[in-house]
Amino acid sequence: MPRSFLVKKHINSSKKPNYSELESPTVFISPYLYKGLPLPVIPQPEILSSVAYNPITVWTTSSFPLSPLPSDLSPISGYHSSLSDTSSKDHSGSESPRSDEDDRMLTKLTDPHGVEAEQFQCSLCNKSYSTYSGLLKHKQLHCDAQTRKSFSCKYCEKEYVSLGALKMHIRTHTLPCVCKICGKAFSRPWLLQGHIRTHTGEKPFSCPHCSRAFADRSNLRAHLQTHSDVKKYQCKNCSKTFSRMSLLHKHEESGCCVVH
DNA sequence: CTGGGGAAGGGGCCC
DNA sequence: GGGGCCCCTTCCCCA
Repeated sequence: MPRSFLVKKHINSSKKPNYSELESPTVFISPYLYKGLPLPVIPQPEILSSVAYNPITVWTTSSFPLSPLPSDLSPISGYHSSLSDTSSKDHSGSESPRSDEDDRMLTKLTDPHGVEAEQFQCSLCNKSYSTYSGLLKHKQLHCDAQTRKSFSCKYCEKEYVSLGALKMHIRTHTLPCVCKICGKAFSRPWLLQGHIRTHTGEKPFSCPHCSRAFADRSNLRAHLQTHSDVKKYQCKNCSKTFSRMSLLHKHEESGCCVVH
C-alpha cells in the first residue's frame, strides 16, 4: 500500500533541488539531448563532459572555480597558471589585467614589422585572434572550459571535481532505476532495493533489544537510540538529549536555546 | 507538541 | 571508473 510519501512535498524547497519536475523519469530527458535514446537513460560521456556541462557563465570573485586553483593563488592576486588557466572571469573589459602568459603570447606573435593581424593566439588550441578580447572570449567559451577540472551539472548549479562524482549526481536527475511495481524512479539501485522492501514488507534489520525490525539500517540505528538512556544528540542549553538530530533541531527551534 | 517510525537523498569509501 | 555499501541526514506522517 503506497504511503503518502510517494507524493512527497518539499515545503522547504530551498534545502533541496526542485525535484518536483523530476517525479517522472522522462521529464528530464530533453529531446535535444536524448533524441532517439530509449528510457531510462544515462547521459552519454560526451554529454557529461566538462565542456558540455559548463554553463556559459561569468565567474565572479565569489563564484570563482574551486579547483584546481593553486592554493597560493587567488582570483584577486591574478590566476594565470599555464596548465590550469581556468578562470572564466570576464576579462573583456579593457581594464582587465593581462597575465604573464598573455603578454608572452603577445610578444611572440607580434610581427617584427608591425603587422597587427592575428597577433593573439590561444596557447591551448593555437587559434589566432586579431584582438585581445577576441582571444579572451574564445578561451572563456571553449578552451578554459576544457581545462577547468570542474564538472558542472546541466540540470542544476552543482559542480564536482571529478566526472565520476558528476555522473553519480546526474543520476539523481535521470533516475534510471525504476520500480516495476509502482513505477517510482530512483537514482541508485540500492535505493530502489530499499523501496522494493516497502512493497514486499521485508525487514532484514532487527533490533537486538526488542522485537522490532526495520527495512532500513539507518532507521534501525535511529531506533536503537530510543533504547538508550542518554541520547546521542544533546541540547547545549538544557543538556536534554535526543535520539535524532532532527528532534534536537526541533527542540532548539522551539526556543530552548534562544539567548535572552 | 513531542518522539518515533518509514522512506528516501546523497556523499564517501572500498573493491 | 563503476557499482555496492555505509553512514548521515532530511522530510513526512502518525501516535
